[in-house]
Amino acid sequence: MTGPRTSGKKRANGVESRQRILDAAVAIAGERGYDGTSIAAVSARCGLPASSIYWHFRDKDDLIAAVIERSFETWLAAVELPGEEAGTPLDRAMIMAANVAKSLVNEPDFLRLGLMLALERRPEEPRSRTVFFQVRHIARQRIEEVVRFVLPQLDEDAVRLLTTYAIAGADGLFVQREFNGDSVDLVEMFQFHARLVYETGVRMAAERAR
Amino acid sequence: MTGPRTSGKKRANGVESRQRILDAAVAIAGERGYDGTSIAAVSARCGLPASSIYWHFRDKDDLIAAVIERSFETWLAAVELPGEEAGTPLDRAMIMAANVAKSLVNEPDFLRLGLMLALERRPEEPRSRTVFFQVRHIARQRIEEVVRFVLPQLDEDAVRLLTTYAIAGADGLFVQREFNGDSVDLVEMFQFHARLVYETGVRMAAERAR
Amino acid sequence: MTGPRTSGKKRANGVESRQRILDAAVAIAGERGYDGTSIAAVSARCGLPASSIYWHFRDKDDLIAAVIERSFETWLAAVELPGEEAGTPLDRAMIMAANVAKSLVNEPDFLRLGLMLALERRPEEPRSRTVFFQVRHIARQRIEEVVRFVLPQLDEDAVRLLTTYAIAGADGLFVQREFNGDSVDLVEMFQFHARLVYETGVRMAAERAR
Amino acid sequence: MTGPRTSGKKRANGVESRQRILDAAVAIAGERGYDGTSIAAVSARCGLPASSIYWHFRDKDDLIAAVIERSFETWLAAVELPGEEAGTPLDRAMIMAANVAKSLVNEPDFLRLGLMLALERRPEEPRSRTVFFQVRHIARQRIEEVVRFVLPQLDEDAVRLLTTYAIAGADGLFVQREFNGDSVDLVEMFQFHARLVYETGVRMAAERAR
DNA sequence: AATGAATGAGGATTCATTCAT
DNA sequence: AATGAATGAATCCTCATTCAT
Repeated sequence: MTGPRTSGKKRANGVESRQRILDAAVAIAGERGYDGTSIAAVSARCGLPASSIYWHFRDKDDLIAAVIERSFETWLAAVELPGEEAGTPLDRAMIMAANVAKSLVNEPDFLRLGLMLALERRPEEPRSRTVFFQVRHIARQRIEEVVRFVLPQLDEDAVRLLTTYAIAGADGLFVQREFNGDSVDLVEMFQFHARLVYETGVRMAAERAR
Repeated sequence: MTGPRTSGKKRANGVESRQRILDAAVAIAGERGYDGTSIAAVSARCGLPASSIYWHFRDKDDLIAAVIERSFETWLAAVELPGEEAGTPLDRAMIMAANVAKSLVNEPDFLRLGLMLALERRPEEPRSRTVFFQVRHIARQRIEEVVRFVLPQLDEDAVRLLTTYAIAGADGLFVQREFNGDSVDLVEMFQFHARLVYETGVRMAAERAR
Repeated sequence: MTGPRTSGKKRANGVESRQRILDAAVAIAGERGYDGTSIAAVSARCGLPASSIYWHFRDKDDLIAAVIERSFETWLAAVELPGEEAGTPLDRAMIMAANVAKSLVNEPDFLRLGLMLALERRPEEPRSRTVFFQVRHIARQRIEEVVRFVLPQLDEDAVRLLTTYAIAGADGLFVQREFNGDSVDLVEMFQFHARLVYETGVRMAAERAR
Repeated sequence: MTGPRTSGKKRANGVESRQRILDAAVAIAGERGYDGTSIAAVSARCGLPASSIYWHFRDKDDLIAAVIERSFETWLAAVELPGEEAGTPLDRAMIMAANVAKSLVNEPDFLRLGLMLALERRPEEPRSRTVFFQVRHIARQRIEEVVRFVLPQLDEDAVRLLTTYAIAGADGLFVQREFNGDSVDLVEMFQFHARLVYETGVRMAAERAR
């Protein structure tokens, strides 16, 4: 019954505490945004006193930046381009689109928080916002690569345009779902979007060839 | 002793004060969101004491709801479908897309605030959020009408799908611009988007006809 | 028995509240210095909630600066140079020295706080410290005038030197009393000091004449 | 397993750590006073974690008391009465005055902290304050001895008076310099003061002889 | 129509200190 | 000899709101 005593509750375990705090913070920040996330609320949710949060993070901004960093890693892992066995390049892109949609349905906090952060404009830009832009940039490069891979005939300007458009559609559809709830089938919409972007790309390449 | 004094410096002008408050509130709420908008900040920006704000608005929530309502009206006026003299239905839709883009560039506060409001999730939904959903619904109907007008052959499901997609693209591109600043030409992107939606509609109609 | 209802307790009376806050703040800051003066303590002593203090003063620094300003005025009023009927210039200076000593015994808070403020060195100089230096400068000019009046033969360099020395002695004797309590007769020491400074001045003037 | 490891990187050197902590503490306490000195700040400055400070010192008060003790020793060493080869008793006292002035210019932290401590009045007197009074008392005796040595004809009351006055002048001039910065030549002022005290002593002795 | 003053609740953050390792 | 982690109490200050005038 006693088993191997995983942690002994009261004995200092920095790593685990840090995770508990981050878990609480994602949940709250993902729902309430930067200003709406109070340290007291995070403290209440993770069970550690507010002052302990300050042992692990310099300040609220640092905490939220860490939230972004961690959720991005999780998210990134979930959205790899599938291997060749998955079919044609388009097939593989469609599967990826579905995967991204699914990950956004299951863990919407990352993008929700990110979008709120991005929309806000305050006198002194918080570090967390900068961090979101950074990871966002990485994500964008990932998508650019996929576009280049699926539509190799496109020139760089077209790749950039399509990528921008692809991301905009994804963000917009995500927002739509936040509005309308489950009535929006995000997977379906993402695939619709992906096909449209693909077809547009094909047409652009064709026009270029002429 | 003094009689009914019609105007006179401090004798107040309710309407104007209300406008001043709203002007301050749009600016702040459009940049900082709901939680980030403090009555004190609005008071400082409009020059009226906080207590005066409470004379005009029941509470903070009421104020922000009023902000949404007013900016929506302004916005709505700016985005009429142009008259017949503007050319074919598609031409007219393209002009409208450009107009919407321009209005978002000039007055981004309305949509920025709306999106922040929509993304937030809090225990007791604020009235301002509901109001945003309401006006958003009106806007959606407007766009549905345009879709129906431009692509009369489409069935209702397709109209809804296209409308959803059209709005998503618009939101997404707006967000993109908030990220990347002026480097994104919103008018151009909106027209790109409009054409794409239109062509998709045409293809859907053709498929249906078969 | 009811009398003319001076204030009605709960009805807003800004001026009086401000005084109550300042009264509390002098007492505490005069004993504990800048860092030792907590808003909560001031609040407890004056009976107004902490948030009310912030209605009257921008922040703690502003409050303490106001404390300095007000106590300086009080102090200044107490230390006029007596009129001619008081005797020779020296007699009058001696009386003034005694008066200063008495005022410091009765209300030591002003100087005690000021000295603490002056001794502290922090990254960003608080406004209250600057204010103390300002009023201190005024006080110095006052004393310079007295020196000039009592020892008209002195050149300006000598006036400055004697003034510096006079103030240093006053400060030092005050500190001494803070150490040793009532065992130091401040009035007596101030007069001893005043006479010494005077005699030195006389000797300096004589030397100069040669 | 490892045996008694004599030194080895992290094997700690109690004495040195203690010194590092004290070094950091003098600097901070000398600038910010008792309340303004936080353990966290000392920790940051000396590089050791806060908990290590508590290994060396019982509590903050104990730390500051130790600061006083150590700096007093340093200070005391710097201000010996020069030997006979330095000239007449007055010459020697003048040299000593200059030395004291120099030591205060070079290491003002000791006296600055001490004066702040002395001026503060708090409910439960901190041990550090008591310690300052103790060392201050030792310093006072030293000076009394010098006065007695330089002016052997004086009675005890006069010695005490002159000593009090001498210290007051020293403190006051030190404070003056804290106010006005380098524009006050402390060495010069201390010698001016010393001469004045000496001459006063001579006159007092003469009066007594009569 | 407007406002000066007040206020309790809550905001982020720092404090001195402890304790198991 | 030292330290990572934790913690309750206190810090300054802002919040939305009220109310008598």
